[in-house]
Amino acid sequence: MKKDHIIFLIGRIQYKANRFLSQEMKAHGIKGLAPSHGEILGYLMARGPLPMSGIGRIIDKDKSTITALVNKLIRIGYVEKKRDPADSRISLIALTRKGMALKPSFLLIAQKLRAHSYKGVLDDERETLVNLLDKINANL
Amino acid sequence: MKKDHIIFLIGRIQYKANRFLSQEMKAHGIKGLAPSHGEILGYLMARGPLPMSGIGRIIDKDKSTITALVNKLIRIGYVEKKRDPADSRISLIALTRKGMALKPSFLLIAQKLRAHSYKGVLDDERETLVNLLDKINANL
DNA sequence: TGTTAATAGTTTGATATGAAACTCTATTGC
DNA sequence: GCAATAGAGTTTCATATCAAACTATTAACA
Repeated sequence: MKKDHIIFLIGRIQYKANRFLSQEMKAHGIKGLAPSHGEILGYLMARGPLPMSGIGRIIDKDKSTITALVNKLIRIGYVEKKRDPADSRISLIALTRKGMALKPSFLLIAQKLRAHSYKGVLDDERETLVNLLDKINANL
Repeated sequence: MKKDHIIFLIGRIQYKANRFLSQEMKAHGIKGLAPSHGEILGYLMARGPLPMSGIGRIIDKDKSTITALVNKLIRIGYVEKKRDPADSRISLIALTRKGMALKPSFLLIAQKLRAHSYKGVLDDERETLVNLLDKINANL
């Protein structure tokens, strides 16, 4: 029976991780943001400007959701939208100066989440875990 | 870097599992239900009547969310609410006949999800996976 | 080259979700 | 016994999310 509970466990972990991230962002003075917003900002920090479709592909949410999320980030001032000169259907989303300023906090928060969740988990166990999750992710 | 992506992977897997469950429920003629509703029904099938607070504890959602979810299940007719005679603060939620009739479909769907997601994963790997996820879940 | 199909985003409407304030009941401490 | 506190649910409000229909632009192809 026990090994049937992976999906259940995964749901719980995600829920708790989200709660953790929300709390930490708030503690760093980043308020009013959901984890999805953080995820978008994180990817922009790592990869530079991205089109809406690219963001959607990465965070795996409906494109209308991306529109809403990015609009909020624009409203707050963390992000700006530019027309792609080569293809005017495309909007490129880029961090503003205010958005870039969040990077140090984000790195700290990500590190803290990792430290918490992996407490007592060995390096090769993490490796195993990622490989198994990768396989399941590919199966679905 | 790769082993830092567990939370990311978990999010994707949960998203896909939810999509899978929604599709399967629809295919079985169970329409208009979100995975959370299915989760509640599944627990009622397994454990019998539960108080709202118990449901909340199991599926780890806010009590106001539980109220909304259960109300919908009542409206559709899968579930009914009874006062606990011993403690009138408590509402006991129980499956109706119509709700119980869903059980065979639910078992099939759960089995299909497991078969899909675990394709190519050995039994002892599943064991390992659950143990590691358990640890992370406890850490958070 | 002009029509059709594909792609990028947005809008609209519905729903799940959470937070905070509130009601009602039970329990606890004096 | 009675006041204060805790517990179970609900209501209200705000927001993330998805699906479907829509607009606008580019690509395909005949």
